[in-house]
Amino acid sequence: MKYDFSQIEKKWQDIWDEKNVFAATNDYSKPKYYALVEFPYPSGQGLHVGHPRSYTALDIVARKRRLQGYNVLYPMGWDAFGLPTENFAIKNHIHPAIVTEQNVARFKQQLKSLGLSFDWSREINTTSPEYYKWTQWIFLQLYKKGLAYKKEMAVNWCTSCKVVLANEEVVNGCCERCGGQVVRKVKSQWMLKITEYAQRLLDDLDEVDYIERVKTSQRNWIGRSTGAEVKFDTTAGDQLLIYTTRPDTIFGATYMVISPEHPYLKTWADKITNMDEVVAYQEESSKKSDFERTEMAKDKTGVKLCGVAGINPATGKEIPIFVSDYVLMSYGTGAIMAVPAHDTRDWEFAKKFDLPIIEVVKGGDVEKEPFTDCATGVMVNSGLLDGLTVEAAKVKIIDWLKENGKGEPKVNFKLRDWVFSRQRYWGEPIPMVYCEKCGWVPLPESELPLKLPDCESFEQTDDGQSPLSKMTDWVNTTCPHCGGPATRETDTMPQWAGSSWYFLRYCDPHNDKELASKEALEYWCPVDWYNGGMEHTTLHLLYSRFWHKFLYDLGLVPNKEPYAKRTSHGMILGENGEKMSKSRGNVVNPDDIVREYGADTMRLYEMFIGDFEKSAPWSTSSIKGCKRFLDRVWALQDMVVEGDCYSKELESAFHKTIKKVSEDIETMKFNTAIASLMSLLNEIYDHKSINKAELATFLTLLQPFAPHIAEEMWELNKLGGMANAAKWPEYDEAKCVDSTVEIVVQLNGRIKARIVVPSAAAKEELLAAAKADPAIKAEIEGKNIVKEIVVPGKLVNIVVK
RNA sequence: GCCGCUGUGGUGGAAUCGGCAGACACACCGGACUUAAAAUCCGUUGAUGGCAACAUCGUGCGAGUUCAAGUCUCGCCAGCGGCACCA
Repeated sequence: MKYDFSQIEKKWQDIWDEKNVFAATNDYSKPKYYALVEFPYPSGQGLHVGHPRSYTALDIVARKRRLQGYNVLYPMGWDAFGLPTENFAIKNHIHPAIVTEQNVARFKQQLKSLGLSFDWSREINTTSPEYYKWTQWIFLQLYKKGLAYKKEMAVNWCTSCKVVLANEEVVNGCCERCGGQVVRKVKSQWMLKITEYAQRLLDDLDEVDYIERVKTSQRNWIGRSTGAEVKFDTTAGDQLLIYTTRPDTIFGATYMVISPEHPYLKTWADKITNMDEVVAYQEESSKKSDFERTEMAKDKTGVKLCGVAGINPATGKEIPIFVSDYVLMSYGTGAIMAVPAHDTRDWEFAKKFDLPIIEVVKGGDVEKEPFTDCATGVMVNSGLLDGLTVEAAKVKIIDWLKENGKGEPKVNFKLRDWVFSRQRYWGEPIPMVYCEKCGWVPLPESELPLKLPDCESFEQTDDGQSPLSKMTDWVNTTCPHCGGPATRETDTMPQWAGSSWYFLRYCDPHNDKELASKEALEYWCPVDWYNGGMEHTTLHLLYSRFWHKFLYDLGLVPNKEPYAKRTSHGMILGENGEKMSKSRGNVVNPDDIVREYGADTMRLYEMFIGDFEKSAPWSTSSIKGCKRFLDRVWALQDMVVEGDCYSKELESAFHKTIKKVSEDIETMKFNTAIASLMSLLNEIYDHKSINKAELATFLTLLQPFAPHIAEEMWELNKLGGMANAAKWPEYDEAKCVDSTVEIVVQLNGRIKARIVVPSAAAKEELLAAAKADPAIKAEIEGKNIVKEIVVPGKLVNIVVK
């Protein structure tokens, strides 16, 4: 009988569907397991071979948990708002909703062809009004708690997409999506105060089980630093507030720098005698994109303010103030004290502008290079700080500044507030109304969802307004507060909005009274295991943690953190080792693989390809090896015999394999789990027969990886019920060991003999057996034994002189 | 520059605690079957020397600790990813 994978796979996919076997039940008395993968953006290209790597991995976990008796939630949905769909719609004059529908249908069919055990009855779509009603609702709660606010600010403007981008969407000064140039532009934007949660987002990382590199990335992104804010008197009669992480070096501050956007430049306008020069510099730097500013990082520019100077509060000396774009308005206070002796950037600037460099921490040669080490130096030229270590000096100077009303300790974060407006059509409308009399007024919750109106064309206006702004019927409305004429917000939400809470909706996806019932959330939360791409670490993952904490504060969700465990898979590269892309011509289409080799082979191969966490190149010849393995599994049916317990010869092999596969799934070592199944198969072939009990165990272990073939063989061999409803096999630690074991005998660390001994042999017996070996006996005769090392089960090492 | 990760045969990759380096595959080569090819099955395969048993070398490079190092310590080199004038 031939292994006809296409017929078998179709058959079982239909049966699973019909019987709804993977639906999570609402029986809240059972132990639950919530496995989650990132829901895809349904692009026009269809499924990428990278998607199934993550989906199959957690499908394996989900299937194993079901066999272990858990009520498993493994859901899937569509993160369908976003630019590519909108751009496609503009180009082809099709409504984005139709494009989305088509793409979703294709994705769904592709996912189903892989036999993934998703609970399709809980499918969600971020673009459906029943869903985005609650995205909008959460926004209103954020607004009501003062966490959503409107702000005029310099934003990242993509010159090609004509759209505002979040910092996270700008890569090397270019638009993450189209690669177009990004410049700074002042616009009025909705912002979310993620910075209010910065400390908690940082602290609570200690409580979750995320892989270390995810934690590190988030910590770096949040970028907490401690230091002090210090007030410097100025000759203009006011005070300039600066932020520093090195208050200990204050005696070495020989000048100050403020950002070109600093408001004091306006305040001081009539006192600055070279204002023309300053204004020219401001204009020059405003024209620079972030990219250019970074490009020119090596070459410092700036203008000295004539007519205004600062006074160093520690030394009482007058020091010049410069304006330079190496100081950013968006971090700290937009002003710094410059200590060229102990800061690389200040040192470069001082060298260029010929400013004094005063050493205040001993340990380097500050004329040659800045000395930035905090651990070894001792304070000098620093009055009351002299002789102290850097750490002690920090404490002392902050106390001194506090006592004299000159400064305060201060914590700063690199994390910025989240720019939440997009001048685009295909996103959730922001449920806010502007009234001349009342200002911004939130839409009453009863009017949600605020639906996206139908539109003829989806292009932005030339000045970068959302296409919605052209729809006057929709824009013009009445103020919910005073009833007077008002206009709707025409910006929409960014793509990250819908994905910031989607995992909650899966718990209760059809609820039209609340985003999910309390009961459902209490049962299913938190997500037990969430797998996804590293590229989402500082975007989606951080945003969703933020929203979750906010909902927790409102008492809507039961846990502080949304995900108990987060892992990340490596990328699948093209056969040539490069990233898969159309332009490189190395894209592999999963449909072709499923057609040619079958879904089971595809799943198995993607798990066998290498270390799950590392990237790995696609290999067409390796996939054939996985197909060969399944062919050999299928052929087991020719050697089935009766038997209801493991045969003596295979018993320990089975126990070892159960142990290995069980453990490896938990630690994401899917490749070695499969390798151990291959080894077991080889042993069965050597043994030339397999009984029914053994076959049942083998198929149950295989089922998470290759579910279709497992179901079919389960049925053909009448093993009872269905493979997906079997019980996960157990192993006995005592039976994992063979009765005898070969150990190595070394002489001075060199292998001289191998002896076979009972695995239970004691140290003394091992040593005696080793010494009795003829080769060893001859070698040690007449020599002085210095040391004897015995490691049971592994080796004996005899050191002689 | 900073942070993180990685470096093992021709290839993808294995190797709980420091204890037989190269599991499991792929590819190659040889053999069986076949008129032939594909498929399948069996076998060899880290390098060097040797008819052989065997010996020597071998986990990016250089030191060190140890009876024993892919694994630990120190110092380098290379590659990948992220952040980047964050005071």
